[in-house]
Amino acid sequence: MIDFDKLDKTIHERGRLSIMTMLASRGEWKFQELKDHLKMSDGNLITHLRSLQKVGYVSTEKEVKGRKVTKYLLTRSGKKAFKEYLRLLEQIVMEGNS
Amino acid sequence: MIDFDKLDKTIHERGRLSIMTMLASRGEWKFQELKDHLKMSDGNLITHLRSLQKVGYVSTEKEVKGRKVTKYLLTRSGKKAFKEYLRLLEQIVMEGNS
DNA sequence: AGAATAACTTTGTGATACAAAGTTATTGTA
DNA sequence: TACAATAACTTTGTATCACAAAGTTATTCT
Repeated sequence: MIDFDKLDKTIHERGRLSIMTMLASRGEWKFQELKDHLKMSDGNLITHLRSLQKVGYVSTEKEVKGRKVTKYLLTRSGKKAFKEYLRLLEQIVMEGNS
Repeated sequence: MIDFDKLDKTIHERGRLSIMTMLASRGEWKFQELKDHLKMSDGNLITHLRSLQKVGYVSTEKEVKGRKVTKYLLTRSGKKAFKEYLRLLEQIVMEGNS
């Protein structure tokens, strides 16, 4: 049986899952890009980003030249955690399709 | 891009996801079996089962002969919803592995 | 009759998702 | 140089929800 306790709770929440999926599929995303794609309020978005930063899955890069812009990206540990999370999803899909 | 709004919230919660996965992989489960496998308190378990019943994903069968026993199973609509949910999981896995 | 068990219900608490409005710093524009 | 606008926040409030723990009811075994 699948060990659902291992299903990372921080990643599993819908909003954060969508963020993690975006960050995993492409290196960097600006705050505004994330906001546009995910249609979240900026308060909500940044709260989720903060949660992900707090557990060390996400880091930021400030763009110095030009407009004030913050870019978000996965850390090494974020990539690892997400990979592990996906492994569990695959198990669920397999189990569910059996 | 994946439409995360379509990710069924009732199913997505960890506890209920584990229930749905069990019910999908085998026809019927007794309350006690679910409880043993999932290691939930019975109060918690039944609350989740109630949520799933409320949206029409799960139904029950009472066993008349022998000890008082309730069995839980997916409804047609529950199977359909779960299938759709799995389709989204697959998309996420694919997107995440790209 | 009394203990045990299944399947609940009820209650309380703590966490959290989310929206909305306010804040700060920086940058284009009149 | 003032001021409007924008990015990226912070703060606050609310409503939902997961979960545990304890209590309830009905049935069955001894």
